Parts: sequence; structure tokens; C-alpha cells
Amino acid sequence: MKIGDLARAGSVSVETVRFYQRRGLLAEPPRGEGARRYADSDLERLRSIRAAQTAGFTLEEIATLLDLDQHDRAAARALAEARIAAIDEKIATLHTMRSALETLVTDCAHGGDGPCPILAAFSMPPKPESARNQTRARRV
Amino acid sequence: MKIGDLARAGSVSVETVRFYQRRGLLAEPPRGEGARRYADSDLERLRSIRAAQTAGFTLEEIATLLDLDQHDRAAARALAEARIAAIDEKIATLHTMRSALETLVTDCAHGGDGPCPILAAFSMPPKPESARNQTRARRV
DNA sequence: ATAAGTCCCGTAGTGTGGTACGGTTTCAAG
DNA sequence: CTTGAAACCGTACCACACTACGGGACTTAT
Repeated sequence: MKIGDLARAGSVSVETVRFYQRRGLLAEPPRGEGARRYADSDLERLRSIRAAQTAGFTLEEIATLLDLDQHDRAAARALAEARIAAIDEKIATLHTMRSALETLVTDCAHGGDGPCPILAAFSMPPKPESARNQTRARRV
Repeated sequence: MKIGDLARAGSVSVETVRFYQRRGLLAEPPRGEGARRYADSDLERLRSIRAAQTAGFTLEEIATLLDLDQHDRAAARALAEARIAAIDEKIATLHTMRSALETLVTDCAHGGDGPCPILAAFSMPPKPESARNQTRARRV
């Protein structure tokens, strides 16, 4: 297999394969005359990377995961649980956002003919007496 | 108000204020001898930006929102609904990830003494007969 | 033999929302 | 009058996962 075959079989671009190599996720076979040759194990590894990505792991975490000994269950579980915790946090943030928006849209639809409540919510100065939501909810 | 006061009142850094100015989200008052002076309306605008961010709008969307006429309910609602749809998509993706990981962790905890199921899930070549999940679930 | 297609390699750019740095100028207190 | 903030300004840098570009070498098909 040459790099193009590997990339196609793994549904990624050649550039992406090279990128993974630079990141140390995939090995670079030696160049013995002409193009580098890749084994099936490289394809398996590439597919593993993509599988782990769909589970939300970053490339750095994936590097750790793939370097783990096959029997180090504790380490693997710790990584997976950390991922779950991060996911839960994101979900919670998104639910908060969602219901805030939902309320605004409903108000907007049912409301009379004053200014749009959605715009008002973002254009009004905050009321001094209401302890407003100060939490930063970004990087989502 | 000078830029430092504005930044403090809006709970952002001076750099962030300047960044918003470069993005066209905040106006740059003219320099009439010495430091620029900011009005209360600038602070309101800054707070509006932060409020819209907590609802998940990107800075580009916020620019659009803030330029909207106060009575253009249809446009505001469209933007808010698009945001909700995007949020729903992200939530769905995250739930999928989460349950996949959850299953793996459970298997890992209860399983016997073979290789760790978490690692196996990412290190095994895909079974040819099972139509595997091919959807890309990133940018989350 | 020539043209198309790959491969190899390094470097640079994308999007998003900022943060940090370095240098100059101006302002207010001591 | 000096010292230390603070303002000003441009530029570069962070994470993250790629994507694109440019140019030379080499293979494959016609």
C-alpha cells in the first residue's frame, strides 16, 4: 500500500495521513527505493484513530490511548471517564443555552407589537436588581 | 470612561475590547487629545455581546443581531431558531458519544480478564460484515 | 517518449475567540 | 521632575484538526 491507498482506505486525505505522522499517531515506514509502503496494520491504526475521534477524544488523547498496554484497563477507563465528564459538561451548557433561546423565541412569537424580545434580551442594559447569570458559557 | 474602565465594567480585558473593535463589534471613539472616551452606550453594547455569547452565538452572528432593527422580529427569530437547531445537533452528537463511551466503561468494569474493551474498541480492525458507523462526528 | 498522476517534503494558511508582547506616549501622583 | 500606571498600536501567538501550496522526483499508461 502506498500513502494514497492508505488514505483512501481510511477515508482521509493524504495530507491528513501525513499530518497524523507528524503528530506521531502513525508511523512513517522507511523509504526503501521509491515510495513508502504501508502495511495493513497501519490501516488498522488509522481506522482506530478515526474511531476514537468519533468518541470525542482529541488527537493527543488518542496518542495516549493507542500507546496504552492492551491490559491497562485502569488507565483506559480513566481516560474514558474523563471524556464522559467533559461531554456531560458540554451537554449541560448546551441545554442551558437552548432553553434560554427557546424562551426568547416563544416570547417573540406570542408577544404583542413592542420591540422584539430576542433583540431586547441582548440589547438591554442589565437590570441592577436582578443577580444576572454571570457564568461564562463558551468554548462550545 | 477610558478603555480600562470599560473593560472592567464589562468583565473583559482591554485586549478583548480592542479585539471586538477590530471585529467591528464595538465602535472606536475618535481620539480627541489623549485617550479615547467611551460612553455608557458602549458598555451596554459590550454587555450585549457577552450576553449573546452565553447563548452560543458566534461573534459574526452577534454582529448581525446587533445591527438588526429593533422591530425585525422575523429576522431575530430566524437567527435564534438556527442557533437552537445547531445546539440540538451538537447535543445529539454528544449523547451518541456519551452512550458509546458509557457502554465501553461498563464493559471494562464488569468484564473478565481479557484485553480492555475500551482499547479493543479502538484498536480492533472493523468487522467487515457489520455496517459500521461511518458518520463523522467532530467539530464538537 | 511524453504526459498524467503520485509521491515526497516543507511551509504556510484556515477558523474561532481571544491572549501576549514590545515599544511609544501621555497622564496623575508624589 | 521623576516614576509608574495606563493608553495606544501593531504584530505575533495559543489551541485544534486539518487543508493548501509549491516544486522536484518518480511511476504508469498511452
